[in-house]
Amino acid sequence: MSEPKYREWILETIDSLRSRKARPDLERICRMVRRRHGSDPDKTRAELEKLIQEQTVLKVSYKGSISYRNAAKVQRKCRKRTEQAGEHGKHASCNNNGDSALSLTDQEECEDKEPEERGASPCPDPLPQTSPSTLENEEQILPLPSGNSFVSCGATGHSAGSVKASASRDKSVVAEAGASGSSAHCDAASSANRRAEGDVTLGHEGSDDDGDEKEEKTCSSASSPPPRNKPLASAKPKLKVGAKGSGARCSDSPDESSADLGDRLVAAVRSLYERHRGSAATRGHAPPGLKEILGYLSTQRGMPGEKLTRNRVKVVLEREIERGRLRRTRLGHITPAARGMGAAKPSARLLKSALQDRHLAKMEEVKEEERMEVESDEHGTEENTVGSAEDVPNTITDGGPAGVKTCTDLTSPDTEVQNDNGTDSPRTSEGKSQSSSSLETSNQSSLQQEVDVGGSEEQTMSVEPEDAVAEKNADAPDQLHPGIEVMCKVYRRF
DNA sequence: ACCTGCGCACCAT
DNA sequence: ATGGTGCGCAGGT
Repeated sequence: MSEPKYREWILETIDSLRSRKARPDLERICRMVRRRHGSDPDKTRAELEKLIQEQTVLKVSYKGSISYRNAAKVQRKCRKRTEQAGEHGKHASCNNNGDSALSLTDQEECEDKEPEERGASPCPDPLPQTSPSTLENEEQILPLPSGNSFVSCGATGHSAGSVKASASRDKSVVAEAGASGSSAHCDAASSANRRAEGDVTLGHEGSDDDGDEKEEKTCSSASSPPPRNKPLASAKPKLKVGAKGSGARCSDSPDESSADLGDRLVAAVRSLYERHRGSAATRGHAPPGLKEILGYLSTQRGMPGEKLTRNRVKVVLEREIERGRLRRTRLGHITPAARGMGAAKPSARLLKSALQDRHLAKMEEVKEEERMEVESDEHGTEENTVGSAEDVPNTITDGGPAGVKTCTDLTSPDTEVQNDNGTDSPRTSEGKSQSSSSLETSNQSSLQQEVDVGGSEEQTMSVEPEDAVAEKNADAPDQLHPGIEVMCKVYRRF
């Protein structure tokens, strides 16, 4: 349900703030959206919550304050894990968009959402599906060892899992709210928001009103870019904005970027491949590797704001390999896929991930290893890293660990779960309690998730009724966990 | 007053 | 070493 338009605006805003090295917090997001598009802060907030539920945006607690992340970006970090994770669910990942993926909540989305939107979902990678069920737990937090960075994707899974994953890396735990769920914790999330917003506008500020439509005007301006994947920091959203038309685009945009990148990637590979082929004959040159492709793409450039990171390219590359548009040689070089090949040679990772393909995967693994060696430069970073498939499973599913909601662990100081409870904590400046304010969104009982990004961030999802807010911290012991206190402290520090 | 850019420190990998 | 994050400050509008 989030409106595509808002999704774009919000993602753009988050990217823009990040590029400015400013914390993408609720206040800034609302302010920037209002400034750029005339959107009512309340509406923005509501849409942001929806995006959080959809896992298009990840709400994370970082260094004691709440930040919002473009899930698509978050992936990168985790990438490694993700990939690992991917094994499980993976394929999905390929889609950057995650088209398929639904987020946990999807249900909601499903209703409206258009596929695209989903796709939007940031994460290319799918989460391990494993857990969709997990979701059930709703709030469990998992420590995910592996990261699923890709979290958001949710596609597969529910995101929750995924999210966490990313978070997990950090130790922190993530809580997810299942679609279903909501439970208590939920509150937390919402409350968190409030806090965050606190000052922000909340209320009336925006007078513009929502009218989304109204905004639309702006929208046009805004519209933009295909949000998701591309955006990145460097790019300035603004630029993008202008370009596209509003409405229409909105909807589709999300994936476009990735799709577009995929096309460019394929074209780049072909171009490089031809080039190399020529030289190879004479010099024995090897086919292009990721590095070269990346370099080529950077020279070509696609979207204005788009940031071409190795990870991103890699993700798209994997996707294309999976699709059969490209193939990887045993030495790790990328070449245009032979007609027949098709998906046959998916990268090892993909293979792994894909259950179906698994058998193939095995074969490929060997190759992969070779490749890795070759590509040492890349360092396994993202690369799949083999292994871990095992890990993945755990991640999500289990839930177990403790802490779910609570985040019990706050391993790192910074990490915190935002519970509502936390709410109370002296949050950063922002945090103010907000009155109910407009966001009824709550109704939605939004789920929020927070992720840990870097080690310190946590992602959690929770659903909360707005009311919860009131409760703020104090209340529920349940809700609070030990961690909360810690959080509070942390916040204070800040 | 507000926005933007960015140096820098911090942290995780 | 690399890369993400965001504080805090300077400069522009």
